[in-house]
Amino acid sequence: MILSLPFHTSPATLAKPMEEVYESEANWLDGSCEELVRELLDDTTPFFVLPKVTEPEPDTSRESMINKLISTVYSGPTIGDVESALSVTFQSGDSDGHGGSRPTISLPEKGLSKMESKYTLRIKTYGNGLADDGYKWRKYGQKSIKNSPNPRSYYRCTNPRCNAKKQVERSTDDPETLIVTYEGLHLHYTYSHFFLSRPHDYSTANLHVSKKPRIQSMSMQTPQVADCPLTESMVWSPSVMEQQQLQPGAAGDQSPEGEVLEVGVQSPVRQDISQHGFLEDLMQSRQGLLEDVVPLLVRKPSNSTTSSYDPHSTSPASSPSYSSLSWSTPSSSYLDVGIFSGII
DNA sequence: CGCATTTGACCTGCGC
DNA sequence: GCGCAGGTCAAATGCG
Repeated sequence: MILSLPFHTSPATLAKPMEEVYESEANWLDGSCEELVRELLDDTTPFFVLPKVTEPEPDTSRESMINKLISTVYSGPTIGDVESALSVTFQSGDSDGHGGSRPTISLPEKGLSKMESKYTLRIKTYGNGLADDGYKWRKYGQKSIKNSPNPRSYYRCTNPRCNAKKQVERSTDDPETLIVTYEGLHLHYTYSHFFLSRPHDYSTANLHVSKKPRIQSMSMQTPQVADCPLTESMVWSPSVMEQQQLQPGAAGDQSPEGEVLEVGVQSPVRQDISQHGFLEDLMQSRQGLLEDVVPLLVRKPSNSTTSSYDPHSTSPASSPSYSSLSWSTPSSSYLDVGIFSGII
């Protein structure tokens, strides 16, 4: 299972005429995931995720369920659908690693509150690194947790329209591991989206694209590398984008002129992309939406817009070179993914 | 001066 | 109802 791989938006495709893009995209989607992973791993540039499986393979039924759930998330045409899908509880029963219990995932049920739309990430930091998820957070509280030497910090998205929150605490069993619990949904782009300047000459911009596909978004994989049922669902949803309704001037909504980008893989949108030369925007913004749902991107602190972390609970980043991240999702299925930070 | 962080107080949910 | 623990608020403080 590979997330964040909207193949049609890869730089390689950007350098091609749209007809070739469509063709190559079809090849991507129809092709072997193993080949893709192999290519990712062969690339020496520090852009890709190196998967490291730390847990036994989950049973296929649960895997199938998860895939279905996430697929639902990314194929949903509306914010409401996304939120509804995200009502799946990604809760950590014992996120600090004590007790041996694994975080559990509950089946999607009607009526789940937004408060239950949580998921926890275990972020391994190396070299005093810091995992930045691309959003700007404001710390609004810190609390000592019982039976834990490390306090828990509470952050809220600085975007006034966004109620996303996260909790950060340092793992007790591994000081280099941060337990980050996300709650709520971002209804705006990541900041990285806006840091990338929009080129005036798209054709020129395309000339500078590397030959190899360079997926800047983080990839996340289950132990079953060759099985990637999510590829077709990991695409931009134009309907979702249409409802972004960015607010010019608002924090986090710094899209030029409040422009709402319409990107995706549906044919009408493809046409828009082709006509307006939105490929570069697409390349940038598709990253944003994916992160809106699952903010998995880990960046260099130099690019970080995340507020400073409490030195006791989360060490501030100085010069990280490498981070890894675990997404604690279903029980007994920990995803430990190494990430070379060198993005953007 | 504006914004972010700190931190004690307050609120809320839950178990007994 | 009470106590506890987690979560949030908001005034004080720090910083650029």
